[in-house]
Order: sequence, then C-alpha cells, then structure tokens
Amino acid sequence: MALSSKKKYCYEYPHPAVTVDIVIFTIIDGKLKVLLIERSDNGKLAIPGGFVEINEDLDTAAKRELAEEAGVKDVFLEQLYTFGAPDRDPRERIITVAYYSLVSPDKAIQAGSDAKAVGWYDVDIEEKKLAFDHYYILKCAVDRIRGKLEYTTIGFELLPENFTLHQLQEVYEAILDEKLDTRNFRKKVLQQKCIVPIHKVTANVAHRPAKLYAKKGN
Amino acid sequence: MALSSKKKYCYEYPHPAVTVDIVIFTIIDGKLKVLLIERSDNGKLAIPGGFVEINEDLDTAAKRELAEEAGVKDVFLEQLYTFGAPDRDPRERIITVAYYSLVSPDKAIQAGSDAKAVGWYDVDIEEKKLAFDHYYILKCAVDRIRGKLEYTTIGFELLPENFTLHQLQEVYEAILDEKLDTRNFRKKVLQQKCIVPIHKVTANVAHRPAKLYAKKGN
DNA sequence: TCAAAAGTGTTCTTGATACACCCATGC
DNA sequence: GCATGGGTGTATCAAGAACACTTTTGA
Repeated sequence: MALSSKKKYCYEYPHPAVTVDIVIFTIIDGKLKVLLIERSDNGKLAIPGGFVEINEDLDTAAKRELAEEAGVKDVFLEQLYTFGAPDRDPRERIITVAYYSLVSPDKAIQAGSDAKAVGWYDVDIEEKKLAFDHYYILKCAVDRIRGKLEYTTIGFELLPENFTLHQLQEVYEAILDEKLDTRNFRKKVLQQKCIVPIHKVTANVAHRPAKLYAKKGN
Repeated sequence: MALSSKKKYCYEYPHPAVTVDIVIFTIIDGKLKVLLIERSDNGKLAIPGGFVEINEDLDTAAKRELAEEAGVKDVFLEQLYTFGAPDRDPRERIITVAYYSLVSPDKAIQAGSDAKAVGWYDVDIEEKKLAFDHYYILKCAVDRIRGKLEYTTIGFELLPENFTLHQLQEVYEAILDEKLDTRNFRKKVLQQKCIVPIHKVTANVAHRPAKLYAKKGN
C-alpha cells in the first residue's frame, strides 16, 4: 500500500531521521518564557524544530530553524543535548539534537505573528501539555541556562542592545527564580567587566533616569 | 554498479547515518590517557565507536560500544556533544553523538589485548595523527573533564575501588596538568564528604602506609 | 639511620553576604 | 511634594591560597 516508488533514498542498514529542536527563551514581563508551537494533530505543544538536511551542518540547521520558526538571527545559540530514545517519536525513529537560544524581547517575534499557532509559555508548563519528550528537553534547557548563568555572563543575551542594570537583574531573577540583592548584584556584574556604560540614560521615566549599558565588544 | 538490491532500507528523504563515539580516559603512570584504535586503511588513530542500531537508545549504544571496544561496563559514561559537519566523514554523511568515559586503570583493558590495534595515548596527541574530526572531539572531551573536575567529584572514577588521597591528587594533577598543594587538596576533598575512609592502609610499602578511601555510597 | 611518601594547622587574602538610606525625575 | 525606581558603602563571614615540618614504615 505504501508508495515505495516515492521512497527513493535507500541504505543497506536502517538510518534514523535526525532533527534539530531549538528551545527558544525570552523574557516577558520579568518572566522566563519559551516558544512553543501548537500541533494541529493532537493539540499538544512542541518545541520548534525540523529535519537536518543531508548536506547541512547541525549548527546551520539550528540557525535556519531559528530564522524560520522565530524569525530571528544573530542571537545566542548553543547545542544542548541529543535525545534519541527509540520510541520518543511514534512515527519514525527520530534522533534530535537539541539547541537552546536566548532572544531579547525586542527581537523576539510576536507570538502568532505568522500562520502557525506559536506562542510564549511559562517554562514551568505541565508535562502533559507537551508533545513527545519535549518536557524533558525543556527541563534540560532550563537547567543548563541556570547553570551557565552562575559561571558565565549570558544574561544580557536576553536584553536589547542597551539596557539598565535593573533590567539585567530582573533577567537573573527571572531565570534563577529568586530575588537578588541590588548592591551585591551591581558590584558583581560591574567587576566582571563584560558590560560597559554607554553614557546615556533612560528618558521620559517617572523617576530618576537609569544609566544604560551594553554588552562589551559591540 | 552498486548492488542496490542489497540496499533495502528506503526513505522518501535522505537520512544521515548516526554513530556514537566514546572518548575513553584512564590514568597510566600519573598521566591522562585516551583509548584510540589504529585504522587499517590510513594508519590514523580513531576514537572507538560504531553505528547506533535502529531500535537502540543512544546511551545503550554507547554502553555497548564501551563493552565491545574496551571490555568494560558499569563505568562513568556521559554524553559529550554531537558532531555533524556534512564532510566530517568522506564516505557518507555521519552524525556522531560523542560520549566520554572514565575508567580506572585496573578495569581498563590492556592495550592490544584483542585483535584490534588499540592503545592508550597521551591526550595532547598531534592533530594529524587522528582520523576525521577526532582531534576536536578529543579536545572537547578533555575540556569537559577539566571543567567538571572543578565543580563535581568525578576524579575517583579513574581510580580503583579503594585508593589513597595521594592517588586521588595524582589524578587531579594529571587531568589539570598542574601541581596541587597537598594540604589544601586533602582539606577540600575531605570536607566534600564524597569519599569515606575504609579504615585500612596500604601494605608492604617502603614508607609510612597510607589510609585507604572509597567513593561514598559503595 | 636513611630514604620515601603520609599526614597535619595557621595565616592571609579574596570573594560572597547582609543590610539602609539618599537621589533624580515626572506628575 | 510625593511616588517611583536609581544608585551607593561597609562590616562580617566563608572559602581558597600560601606555606614547613613531623611521622611511619621497609630496607
């Protein structure tokens, strides 16, 4: 019954399909959010992704999917982990190389801006709402970003080019899900010298204007 | 010319082959060593690995290869990174999920014990002696193990069940490639409480006997 | 008694934590 | 003049770094 004439790529041994899935994070209203797509077949939410083309590098595939699904490029993107349980997708053996990406709210697409049912969801979404093993992929990504925040300086990847220290602190608080001490936070990020003041301040705010900073090396 | 009758697994879209490669470390003579196999085709050295079977989990495939290639099981094994440049293997598109493993010298096979040309090599081996992108996989594994050593306690995975603090320190010095202060090292590992004294000492040594320790939870 | 590795404590420095008030602006 | 968020310093504590000598055994 299967149209085997359509199936024209043949191998001596069975080959799995390989996809990239990208856990895309942003900050909305001081909360860490993840981009998910509602599947038309069962209404479950899925991490965006797609097949790796046969002559395409994994990183390239991830960048391409990121552009296609979220409409962003030149953002933080890093490989996360590869998930390959034989039954993780009921249709076919699919091994997925998961990536995670940090996108600033100004670059991040508006949820549902294209035809697809995409939207930003809280990262503590229930397992049953997610398709396949995507709950575990998401958990893995959240753990990674929390861990990386402690010993790297990826926080400002979630902010626009110019930002205040208060905004940066909100990002850290959103990701770590705890309040931080303002004075200690400022001391720490300033002595790391990963961000530089741009000698401008916020305008038209109903309080004292805040100094703006930028990621170093821009 | 190709025996297409032999190639019986057919797909609508091309599928890459997927392998697992395992960077197997041990300590020999106080130096960090890696298990490599000499390839018969070009004499280059390769990290052991093999194809993932179509109904096999990635971790299971890695464990199987570890048993087949190095003859060890129940050792530390962790996924490292997935390498998938389209031209990394000239024969076919092969995506490899790399793992790394830490094996104690007493469990580690003797190099060349089976028919294959396997052997233990220094981790700072030259790039040109290694096949494919295995130099970068090895570098990635060495970086990972160095990083993990700082904030976890995986060092004793490279030692027999019972070991002295001095042996543990030698492992750390081998991996980090620097001398450590004995008093500070002992203070640190003992307060971490990951190892426990077994109230035995080394015997028949031409100096003061050393207390033996074991990984906690054995 | 000597060689060889085992074992041990204190001082100093550095980074992390805890904590409270004045400042600049728009309305 | 008041509401709002911006911005600052010091004292304490804990962890890491530097550093030298005595102990126990076999030969």
